[in-house]
Amino acid sequence: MPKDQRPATPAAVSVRDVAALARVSPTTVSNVLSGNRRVSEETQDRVRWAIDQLGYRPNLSARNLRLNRTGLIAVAVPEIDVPYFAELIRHVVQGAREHGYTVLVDQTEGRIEAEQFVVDGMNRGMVDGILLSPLGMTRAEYDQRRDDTPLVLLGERIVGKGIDHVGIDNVAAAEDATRHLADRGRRRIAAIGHQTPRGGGTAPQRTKGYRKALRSAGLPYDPTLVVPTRNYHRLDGAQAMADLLDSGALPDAVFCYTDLLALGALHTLHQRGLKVPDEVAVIGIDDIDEGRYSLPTLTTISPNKPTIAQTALDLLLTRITTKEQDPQQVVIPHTLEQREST
Amino acid sequence: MPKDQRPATPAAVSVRDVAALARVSPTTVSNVLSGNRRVSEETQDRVRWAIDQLGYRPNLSARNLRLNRTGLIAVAVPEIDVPYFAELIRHVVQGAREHGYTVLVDQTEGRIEAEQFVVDGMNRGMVDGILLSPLGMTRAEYDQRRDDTPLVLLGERIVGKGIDHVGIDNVAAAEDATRHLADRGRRRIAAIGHQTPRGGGTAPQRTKGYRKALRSAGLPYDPTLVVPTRNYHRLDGAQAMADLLDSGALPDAVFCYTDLLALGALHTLHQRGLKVPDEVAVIGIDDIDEGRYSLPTLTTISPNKPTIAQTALDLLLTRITTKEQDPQQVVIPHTLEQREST
DNA sequence: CTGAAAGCGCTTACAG
DNA sequence: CTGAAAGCGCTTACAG
Repeated sequence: MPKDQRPATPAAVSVRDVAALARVSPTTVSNVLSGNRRVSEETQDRVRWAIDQLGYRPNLSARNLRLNRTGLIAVAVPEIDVPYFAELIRHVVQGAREHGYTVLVDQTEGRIEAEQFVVDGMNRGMVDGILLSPLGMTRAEYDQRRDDTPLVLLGERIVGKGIDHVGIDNVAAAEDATRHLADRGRRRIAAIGHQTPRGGGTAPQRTKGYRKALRSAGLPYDPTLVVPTRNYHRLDGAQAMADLLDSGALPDAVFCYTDLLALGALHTLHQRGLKVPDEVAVIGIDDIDEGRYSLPTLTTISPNKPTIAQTALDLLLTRITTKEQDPQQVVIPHTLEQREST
Repeated sequence: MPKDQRPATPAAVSVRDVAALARVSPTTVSNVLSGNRRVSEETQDRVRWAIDQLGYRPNLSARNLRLNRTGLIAVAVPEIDVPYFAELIRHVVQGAREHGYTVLVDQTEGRIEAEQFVVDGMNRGMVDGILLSPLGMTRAEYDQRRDDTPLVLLGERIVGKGIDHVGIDNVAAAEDATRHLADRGRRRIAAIGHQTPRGGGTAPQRTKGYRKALRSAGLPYDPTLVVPTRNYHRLDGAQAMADLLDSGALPDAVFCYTDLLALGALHTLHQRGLKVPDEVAVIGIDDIDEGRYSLPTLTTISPNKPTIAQTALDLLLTRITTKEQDPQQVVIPHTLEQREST
């Protein structure tokens, strides 16, 4: 039989075992690994050899207990499979790795208890920091936080200061989108995606920007052109568009609060035989990859997800290292990506 | 000043503090929390009261060190923002929560070292189990695994037995897709997405199923109709379709190895003014939500992601509880979802 | 029904 | 340049 014998037990190898084999103290093994203090070349070699021999790998739980950290950060979003969040998480995971952190994902699905749990630090000591894209949390609930795990909010700005936050200017984004439609001569511009969730949320801000742009363009505000949606899936956009058309309020343009809603709206417009953009122009927000391949391709407000992810991560890591500091609200510039739908 | 005074230090409250306040031993506090042994009602009340007073929450690192577990499972996929994976992860996260586990995500991006790292248990003691959707790992590399963290493979079957695996029958799936096209009278059926990665992978299996179906249908195998792609993004599908048309090999149907490729192909077909499905029929695999809203909607092979996620999770949790057991290869049935593109 | 003590595997003052 | 010892916060035999 070739190959060396298989280890009797996969056994947990500890610093002690390595130390014994290398004929040094656990202290030294630890120092070789951490580089925290000088160790002679010769000793280092022996230690490394022993580590190799035994296939030693440090036990993270023990290290974490001792160091009072975990190397983990949590990112909590309403739904992982909503492309905007999936793309954002991708950037977060990449960035975290560069800083030696691993990412744990949580899905709140709009459940307040789930957001509460996240805000209260998940389980104590489970993560070093938290990135949360909130949906329903109110300011009061943040203030009741019984946990001091660093927390940075994404996307949605909670009313008032005092909480770290990274996102785009939602009022301006909606205004830019709506103005884009008005500039192209559209007069009856509908808005799909209004909501008034308990926490405040981005939807009212987008509605605000929409109305602001109408005003600037000298267009009347027609409430029948504003369609609220329960969620922000393709289905919601498709239904909202259908409802709008059924109501007889024929728009010549639609500003959708997210790309997913816009993609759903495109689907309905096609079914109803309406030409986009000739008869109805459509614009969304998020700049998800899907909009580059839809028929027609989708004009959108691009939030620069890589920058949002990186900025949020940097802010969070700063908080982890240096607690206590003035909370920051960072606004990331957005751009308009024109494509075929307008 | 109303409200009670803020705690001088957010201080780490430990079992010891709770025990002291409740006038019991740490042992008892621990037992109240775990329910591992009977504690008198009265004592329980005192302990719970103390916990509440102090806002105590157990330190996970310490518990993990003691219990030799973490309550974490890792799920590693090539790309988080590929809809198929995002949807799968969603189900995994949901299922894991039901079992009291939290999910840590990793993105391998097809890097062998990243897959190696995952297979070697990430960092020791960091996770209790691993779900990996591999890309390039070879069988030999699995055999060299220096770690015994339970591991279940998703999607891609590694050559040979000996490793837990959950996925669909890729040969049959490709065969069904191709037959569906042949059954509708298509004679020149192209295939987009062939690859021959080092680990083996699903692509060759899908090509095999494609050829098998051609044979059954009495159609000739034309290598010029098989277009390999570097990745499985929309862009790759769009380019492959363009290359195919440019080559002059006009197909009347296209079997794409994933929905994303198919969506890219649809984009190109539209640009070139070819009618789908009249002139060219298109089918994919994955059943991502996007295909229900594309123009036209996309016929696809649906892998039943909820079942895949749940089965993989169940298998993994079984391994975590009961190590040592015969490795299982579970094949999840797929279905064909017919939509407008065929 | 309850407690005192040991120990999980690390790292870091303290000491030389 | 190196080591002996303490301790992070838990849980679980062992004992009563």
